[in-house]
Amino acid sequence: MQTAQSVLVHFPCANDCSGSVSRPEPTSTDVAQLAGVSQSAVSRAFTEGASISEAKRARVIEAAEQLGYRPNLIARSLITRRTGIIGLAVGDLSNPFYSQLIYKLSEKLQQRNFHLLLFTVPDRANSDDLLEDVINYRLDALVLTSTEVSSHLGARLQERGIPVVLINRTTEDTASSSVASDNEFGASEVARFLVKQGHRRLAYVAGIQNTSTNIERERGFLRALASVAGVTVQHISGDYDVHKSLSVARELFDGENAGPEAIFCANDMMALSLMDALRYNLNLRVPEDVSVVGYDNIEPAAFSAYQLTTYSQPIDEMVDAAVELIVERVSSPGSAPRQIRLRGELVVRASVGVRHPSSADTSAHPSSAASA
Amino acid sequence: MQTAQSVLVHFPCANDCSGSVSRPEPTSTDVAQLAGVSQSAVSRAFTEGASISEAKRARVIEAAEQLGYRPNLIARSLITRRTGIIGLAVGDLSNPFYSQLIYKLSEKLQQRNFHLLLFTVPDRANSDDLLEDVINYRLDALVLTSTEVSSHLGARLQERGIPVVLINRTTEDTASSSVASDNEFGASEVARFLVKQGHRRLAYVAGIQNTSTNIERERGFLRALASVAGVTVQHISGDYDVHKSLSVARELFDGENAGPEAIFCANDMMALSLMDALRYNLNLRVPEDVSVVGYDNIEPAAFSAYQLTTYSQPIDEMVDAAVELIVERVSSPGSAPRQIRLRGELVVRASVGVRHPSSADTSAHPSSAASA
DNA sequence: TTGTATGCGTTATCAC
DNA sequence: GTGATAACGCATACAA
Repeated sequence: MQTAQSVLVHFPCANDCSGSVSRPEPTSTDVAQLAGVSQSAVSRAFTEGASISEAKRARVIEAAEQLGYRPNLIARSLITRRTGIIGLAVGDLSNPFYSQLIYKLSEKLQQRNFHLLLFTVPDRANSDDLLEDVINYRLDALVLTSTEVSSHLGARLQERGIPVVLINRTTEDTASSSVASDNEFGASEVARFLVKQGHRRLAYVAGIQNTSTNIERERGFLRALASVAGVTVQHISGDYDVHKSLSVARELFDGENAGPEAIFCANDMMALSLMDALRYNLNLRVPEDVSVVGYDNIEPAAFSAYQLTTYSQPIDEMVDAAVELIVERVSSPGSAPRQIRLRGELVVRASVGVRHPSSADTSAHPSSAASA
Repeated sequence: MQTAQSVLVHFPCANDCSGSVSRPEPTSTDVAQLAGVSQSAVSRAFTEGASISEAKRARVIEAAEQLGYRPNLIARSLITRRTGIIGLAVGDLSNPFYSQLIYKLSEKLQQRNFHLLLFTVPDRANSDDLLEDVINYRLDALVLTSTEVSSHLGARLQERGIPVVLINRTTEDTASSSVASDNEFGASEVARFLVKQGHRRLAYVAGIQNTSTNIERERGFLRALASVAGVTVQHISGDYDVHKSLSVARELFDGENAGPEAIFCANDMMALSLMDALRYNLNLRVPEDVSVVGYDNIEPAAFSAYQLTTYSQPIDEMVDAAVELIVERVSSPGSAPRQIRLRGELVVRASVGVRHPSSADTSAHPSSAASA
């Protein structure tokens, strides 16, 4: 023990000898020499379930600790052809849904000895750089959460045998695994709930047009409403951009026609900022004057200032499923990709009010005085 | 071109041949063979500033594209002893300050061909696992943003020549580089501002006790107030935990003595949730009944529902500085660690009101009726 | 400039 | 169970 410490402390030139710091990285050969065994024995001592006697393993471990030896995973991966590193492409981290997702994903993967290599993909970025890096590092798999990654990237990686797992995103390409919530069903639940609460003039604030999340939520919402008599739906694009909420709010209540009684936003972030715009810029009350619903159930949705009604994504189950998909495809390269859908649930909070259709149409829409 | 495609498409067994998928990973030797050059020539063709003729390089590049060859960075790092991978230990990602920080850090590092390997460090976790992994992967450096990492970890890595960079965190250990805002100065600015606005009964909601951020902010706040006559400061611990805000609020306004006129929270997340508790549980108005100030200037602080006055962290400058520190220490191992302090600025919003000391003491504190 | 030979640190394949 | 030896894919010192 003491020996180990002194070995570690007494490395040459403790201060700033610029240029060449010759610190000794102990290798398995060094350990073998000290323990008086072969280098292969050292390797086996650090390999789970390898064929080695307990006595010898103990000797090796002790020598290793003395030298501060740790097996070099990089060198190991060169021959095992598995790095234990999984790429993660993320877009907007200002949405807590994604930051929570990657935190939990990383946590669960670490438990299974995998780690995430982060790739930030700016909106509209050329994803070719990402492709290159993923290949160059020989990553075990790539997880895509970004909405802005071209789908041909997935195809290219598939060709090279690198599994691709999509989270909160789907694609027609069946070569990629995916985990997503049942957006269409969730949105239809929102629609039914709003109708049941007596709302008739509805609005949908869309996310980025060509994303699977937006397409599915929009479809679920509109289809569920199509069969209900007397319901109108205003469609407006929000692009998952919280900074567009004010203009969205103004467009919804532009004074020409009566504003909506209830608004469904394609995600919570837009819903929260829309609530702010409605309340503090248009001087409308939520839910008395207008109801608001989101999707995701991010933490801020539960804040007292918002009390946002929303459809939750089962984030823990989604992460668990993703981990299974990853491990499955990495450990058995022949396994086929799978697409998984999980259902969340409607979380009813105070941002949705009740309408009485008989009297609501006139009293519901007060003077929508705009302000700065 | 067409040849390249057909090569890529025609790899054996396109479907699920379980078990052994024998896909051909082209190596530099393969490329060399096709291009009719030596393997080292291929290596040189992909090495910036290597000594090779343009003609030969062109031949190599073309052959490489035909085969879909990409240099294996893992194998390369075995020789260069640099992986281009930097460890990032993160704690609580539900705080947007950190999610924003790591996004920008990743972005900037990618521009310089570095990537971040994510390590989630659960609160109070044993950081030994982290230590092991960082060493095992031979990471170029480790960035610590988590508040919960023991400082002996830094020392251990330092011993092995792995640079450690702390962000939003400091330590006595001068072996680690660090970037942090001038917490003490910032907090003193908050104190001076509150006094100037006429507040006299103040309160400090502390973060986790032994963290450098909390220690410094607390010290700055209290020292600046120590010299001001007639000022009282109530101290209460919040542990950077948003779920404790309700009990914090109740303790501050427990009815025995007059509640504070202004509250400084050690970070924005606590300030926001405290505002909620004050408004919706204690039925107090902010800022009319009580003022609230935070620290960080996270995005939600600007939301209309909160309009939180706060002291900003210069996050872009902090990231830039961190990148410099990292690159500097990685590229020249002899360079000495540096500690950097950056100043933010007070961001005044509506969560702080003005008191008139002459009449404030009685009228300022209405019936603090508690509720559910 | 170019090719040959060697080594990076490890696991895998053999014989024993 | 154990030890030699050959890969893994690449960069580099050296000779040409």
